[in-house]
Amino acid sequence: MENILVCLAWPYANGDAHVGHIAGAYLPADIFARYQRLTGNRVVVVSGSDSHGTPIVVSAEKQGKTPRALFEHFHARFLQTWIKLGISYDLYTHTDTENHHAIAQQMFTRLNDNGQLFLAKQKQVYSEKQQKFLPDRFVEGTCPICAYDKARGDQCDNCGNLLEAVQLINPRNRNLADDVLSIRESEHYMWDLPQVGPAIGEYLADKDSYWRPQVLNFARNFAKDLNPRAFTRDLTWGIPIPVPNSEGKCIYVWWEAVLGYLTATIEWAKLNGTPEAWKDFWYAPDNVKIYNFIGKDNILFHTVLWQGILLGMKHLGDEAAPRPGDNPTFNLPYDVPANQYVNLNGQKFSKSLGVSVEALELAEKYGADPVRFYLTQIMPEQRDADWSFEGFTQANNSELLAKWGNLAQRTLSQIFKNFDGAIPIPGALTEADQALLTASRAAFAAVGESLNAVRLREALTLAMELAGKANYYIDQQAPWKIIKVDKARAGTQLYVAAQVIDHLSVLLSPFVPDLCEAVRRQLGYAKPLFGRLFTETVHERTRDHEVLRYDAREADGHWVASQLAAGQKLGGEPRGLVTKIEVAKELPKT
RNA sequence: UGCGGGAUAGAGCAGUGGUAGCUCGUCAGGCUCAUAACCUGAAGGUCGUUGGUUCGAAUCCAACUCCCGCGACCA
Repeated sequence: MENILVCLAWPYANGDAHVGHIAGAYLPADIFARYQRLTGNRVVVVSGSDSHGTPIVVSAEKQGKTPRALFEHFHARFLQTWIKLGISYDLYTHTDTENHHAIAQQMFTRLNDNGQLFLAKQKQVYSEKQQKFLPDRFVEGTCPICAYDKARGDQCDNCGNLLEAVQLINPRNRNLADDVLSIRESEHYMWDLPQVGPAIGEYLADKDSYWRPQVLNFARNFAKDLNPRAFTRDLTWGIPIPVPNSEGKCIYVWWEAVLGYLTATIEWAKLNGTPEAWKDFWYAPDNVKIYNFIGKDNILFHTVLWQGILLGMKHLGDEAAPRPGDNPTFNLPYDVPANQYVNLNGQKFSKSLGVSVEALELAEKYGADPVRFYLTQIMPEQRDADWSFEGFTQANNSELLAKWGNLAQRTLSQIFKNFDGAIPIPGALTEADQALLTASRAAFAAVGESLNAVRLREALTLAMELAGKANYYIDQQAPWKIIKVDKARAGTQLYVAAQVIDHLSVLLSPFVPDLCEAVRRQLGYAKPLFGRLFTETVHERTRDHEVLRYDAREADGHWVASQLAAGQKLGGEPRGLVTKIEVAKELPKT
């Protein structure tokens, strides 16, 4: 048994999740996690909402809300989305918990104590009207290189040169026309990233055999030339640094957001009543694999910088330190299977341009499985993919329904009508029977291998191939004909088909869990393959927060070719499980 | 401009030296248990362009074209 920690990107609680997010990170992680659970590994899936940072403050101001009210709104929407789509988190929390704040402050202290941080004065553009330092992006002015008058504080779109906001001539506030800007000095903690550079290089050195090349190349390239990076920010909405007389200085949002993987595992352990259990993932020397599922925009942070933080901290102190026998330092991610993007009509998803397909809305309208199925088919594992409602309809009607749904329906309804609603008792098996059963058993190894290597599209294709073989078998055997002359033989044929359906209900379950659970109920199974998601309010000293958790007590799924019991009663009259989509058209814009 | 990824039948993809494959769609046929679902067959590609290496290249090398992303305080 292995301990598998599945870490998902922390969505920024500033808007709803769209299908690009789902296909990019959440769905692949869930498919992978469900598979690992079925194999009997101990799996923990953690993530949460990223709740700090300037964009949330700006949005909140616009809507006349507090930042907390704003992110809590989107956090609640995320929880609904995950439940609706069946993204099975063991813990989905957020970054504004006391637990996260305390550990983030520990991170600061650890890095500082380990000599990773140093103080430096930085010149920054200050807004006199808003009484705060402006993010570089919010500053606009004349480019000192090409004289373009709408250069941004980080880059000039005209000449492409990278800039610093303080270099701009006649700087102005993009969001406040009559603002008065000045240049002020601010003292910040810098992270001396080059210190951990060699260790990061070593970490990346042995990943060739299983990391995706685009991820590895990108990371190595970046790791070659590391510079110190600011560790603190002047923020009003963030985690204050634990240093006296440093009001307004917060930990730069990115650093504490990635730390969420660790803090959420710790919170998970606490909620489970096993407060040390997180160390089995982060410190244990053997049988551990940490996976980070992200989109390609996050590669840098999850392949280089997050590792740098873990290396720089070494471990947490006091009761959070490694146990005897543990590694003296944090375990680093085993794999970072980053996906490319899903686009819509070739365009990047963009809320402001109205280019978006909201995941929650879609799942509410069509159910989770059609969405999961199609998104797996187009999953951008190698390159950008394109979402289309036409493709979605086709995938649902021509493959999910026609191949898998119909296979179960045609087989089980024949059994129900002609064999008293119970799995027939098979007679001697023919060569054709054996051949199909052999292929069916072999699929567990083949599909499992692809899933284990996070080649999910390939895994789905392999599983669906078996459904095709089963349909072919039924066509060739024609039990509806045979039954008129030899009922026992027809019973054997239907038994073989039902046996393959039983196998498929496991093979396909990581991808389309609801449908597979329903097929298994029709086959007469009482226990579900997977556990159940539920929300819970966690009480801390000063504030509560809503989390999503996973209850695995009822789960009885196993990644093995089980033997279907002859005589097992079906769960009632079979009825179609996949709904045909007549007209899938664009959802109304919200 | 720099770095990374990509360009293979109408669509989506697989294929890292040896006669171009898969799924969907299209067309034709078969079957009728099944949600007009299932099965079979066919049509459809000079593998982005140009040049090179090789007996032989989608596959290796070079140059070029186009698309996507990243380029640090933006999460």
